[in-house]
Amino acid sequence: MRKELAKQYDPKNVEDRIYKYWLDGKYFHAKCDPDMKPYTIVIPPPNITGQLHMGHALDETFQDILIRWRRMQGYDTLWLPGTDHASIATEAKIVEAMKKEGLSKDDVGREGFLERAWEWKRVFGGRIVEQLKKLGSSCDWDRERFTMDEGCNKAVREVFVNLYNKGLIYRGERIINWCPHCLTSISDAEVEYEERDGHFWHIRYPLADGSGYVELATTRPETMLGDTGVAVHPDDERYKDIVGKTVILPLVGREIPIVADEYVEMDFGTGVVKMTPAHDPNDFEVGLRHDLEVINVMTDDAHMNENAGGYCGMTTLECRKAVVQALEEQGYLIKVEPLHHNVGVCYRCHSTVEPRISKQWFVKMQPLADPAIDIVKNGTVKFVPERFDKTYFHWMENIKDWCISRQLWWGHRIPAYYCDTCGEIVVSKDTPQACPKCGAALRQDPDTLDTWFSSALWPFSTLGWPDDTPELRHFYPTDTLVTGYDFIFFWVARMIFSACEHMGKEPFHTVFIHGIVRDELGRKMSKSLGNGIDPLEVIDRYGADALRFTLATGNSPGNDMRYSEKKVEASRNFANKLWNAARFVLMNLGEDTAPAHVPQDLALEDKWILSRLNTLTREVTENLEKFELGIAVQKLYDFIWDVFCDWYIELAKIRLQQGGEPAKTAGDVLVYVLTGILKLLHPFMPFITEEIWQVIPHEGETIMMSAWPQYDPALDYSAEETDMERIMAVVRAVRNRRAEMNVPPAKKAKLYIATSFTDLFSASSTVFMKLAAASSVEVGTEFSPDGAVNIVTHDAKVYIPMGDLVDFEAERARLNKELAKAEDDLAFIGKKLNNPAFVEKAPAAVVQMQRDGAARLQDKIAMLKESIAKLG
RNA sequence: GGGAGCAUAGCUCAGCUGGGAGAGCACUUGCCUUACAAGCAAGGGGUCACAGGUUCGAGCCCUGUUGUUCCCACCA
Repeated sequence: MRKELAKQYDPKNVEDRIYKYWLDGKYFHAKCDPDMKPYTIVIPPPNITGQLHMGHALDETFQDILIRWRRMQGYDTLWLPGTDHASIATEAKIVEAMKKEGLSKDDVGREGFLERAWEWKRVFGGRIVEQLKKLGSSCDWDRERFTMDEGCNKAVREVFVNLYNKGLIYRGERIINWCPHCLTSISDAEVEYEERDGHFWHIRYPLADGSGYVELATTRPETMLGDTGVAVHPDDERYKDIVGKTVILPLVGREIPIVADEYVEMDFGTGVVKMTPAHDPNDFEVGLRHDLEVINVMTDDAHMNENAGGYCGMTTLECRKAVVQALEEQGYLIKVEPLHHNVGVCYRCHSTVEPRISKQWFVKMQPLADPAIDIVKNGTVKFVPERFDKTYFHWMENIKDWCISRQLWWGHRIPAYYCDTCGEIVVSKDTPQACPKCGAALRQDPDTLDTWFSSALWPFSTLGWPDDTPELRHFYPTDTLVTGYDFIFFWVARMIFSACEHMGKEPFHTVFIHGIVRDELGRKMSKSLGNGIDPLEVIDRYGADALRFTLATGNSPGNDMRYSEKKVEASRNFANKLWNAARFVLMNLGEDTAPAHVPQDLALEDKWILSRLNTLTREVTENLEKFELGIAVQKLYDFIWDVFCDWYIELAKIRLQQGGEPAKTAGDVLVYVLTGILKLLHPFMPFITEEIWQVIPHEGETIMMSAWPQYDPALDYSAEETDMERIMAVVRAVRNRRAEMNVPPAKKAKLYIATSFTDLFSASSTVFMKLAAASSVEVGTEFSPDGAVNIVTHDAKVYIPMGDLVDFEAERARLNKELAKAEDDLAFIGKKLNNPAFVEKAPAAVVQMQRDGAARLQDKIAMLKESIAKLG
């Protein structure tokens, strides 16, 4: 007895069991065999704080599709998994958790804090990994990595020291973005801009010589406490005379110069700008040019410092109110305008960032950017879809130095050591024992590195670099990087320049970019909106295969997609359809049926389906090669549902009911085609395909290690495909007529088929009896039955005697309508064929296709005319 | 201010190098035809945003317009 399959597919009974089977079989494990061709993907490491969301599900699904496909093609595939320590996000969570215990970072100290952080990683780092497994991800879990594990740490120190020694990492005082909530600097890429309502305060600054005042406006009045100058445009006639004079800074009383700088826009506001070099990047630049003083008036946590005089200790907001009030009282405030403007906010906590001067570590970008631009320009690294290379170039070409130091504890500590005695700075991979100059004790820089500093090394640090490992030699460069367009700057760009610099080679050949998954209304899924869909819940209700299929369907590279439960339902239904097709095949097999093979004595429909499957195999493979996953999945859906289930299985029933050799042949073809379908579909729906494959005749332990189907020229039966289409056209036409006339399916009727393809149609009479409700079929070259419904296809005239049901007037009208349509169509084609330019310039195949079409239409028109004539 | 995407059936979206427009869902009609009602058969529904252009031929290529979404820049 073969295993009985349930009437409905239940993923819950299947997925965990199958996944365990794969793990036990070690099928995900890359062999690292130098004789095999490698195919490598490194996972975009999810944050250890994270929970699986739809974005991950989409990303992992694409990667798993590619990996499973290449594995079946015989590549030594490595999908390297891992997680990211996510310094800011994780540190924030731990701080939050400690707060509930009434503890602060200072209370527990650096060591204590890091202990908690590692404990957090131990508990929650594994959570997302387990969630990835629910999707069916075939990662090589034996090679799982973490951005702060020993190897990554070694790579980070190596890179830092290399770049420092080359002068590409430096420490300096620059304007950086300070997040007053996270209490750390953040990079330019980590600043987002939000539209906020604000005010534009117009203030007057009196000239020191008492000859008047200048009017200027600001959105951040509290920063005036740090003003060290006022700027106008050098060409501005209005202010020519006052350049070089000084003004008295209101409230503070400081005398500050008026300078001329081209940075100022004459047409905006009053054309006068206050200069606060310590708190604005542009003012800082202007300050450098004009040697303006830099006065920092804020503390790290968005309070005013001692330089703010009487405002010291206030928050920036409190200070703003107080400053405005004082300006008003003292007559300096001219007016207040409402202003809608962009405000920079922290990408993690959305606090308003305070630009301020600070001593930080930076990566000098220009020398690194140039080779990174070249490697994409010359095609070594390709973006799919191509348009994203523009985004990439624009960013790379306008890049500023990268602030990499963070005032956080959770992360890679900067390998720089200071001697407080002699001022020496030592940057070293290994911890130095004492100052090499004076022998005094050294103090390590307390800061850690930007999370993205370690992620940037991911494609090679995970393969063992800086050591020369077999993995690095075999799997590097990796092949495909799959990620969303929102990570191009944070991650992709940085991996590319890092790889160019440290490996002298591209990190991957292709960057496959996808969009984001939105909710049903097209909104971004977010915690604050509460519109996120939990993929695990979807898997629980519909199965991982259904979710994966949904995410792969109707999705074109780089485009966003909307999630809707209707789509998942459709995918679930599709899985069930396949399941039932498999049940049918299974019910009709003998005990001794051999694994997939093409039998002898093929029937017309066998050759047709084999030929169609052959084409499908070629097309799906081509689509995958071009990353057209959505197109591939659509073709599989159409083939399985329409071609295989709705037509072939129905056709096969005829011979299966006959029994004997014909039944055996049909059974063999069913197994062959089903096996082919399962293999082609396996990368998309791994669980159900494995489950079915295991119960039908097969060779090997698992479908995931079976050979990917290949196009076989011997199975190209294009003539039979055409013949089968002739038969199918008649079946469709008969069904159509019967439905229009409301003839119940149970009421069978005789079919008279007049055709020049008498042999073909005679041989297919059982098909018409099975699929076109024919009680019997008579095939000839001509018939003249009375009281019959007339049907005309391109290849045949069909008469169905329906006696009283036939309305001759209606028949005539319908046939005339069809005739008119056919004549219109012929005229359309005729116009083309009569156009010498078309015949001359269009490709021969296209012209021939039109000629064939015209010939068939002429046949049809002739037959229609005959039928009409017979009606009298 | 610069750049990009999108605009195709009622809805959500495909449409690969140009050769007479497709799917899913929804809708209408008829069917429990023993693989599947999560199903079967049949059907209705589109000026491919608009205006030009290239071409024998344009949903697809070019130019412009409108609407919409996003990214970058940040004029205080």
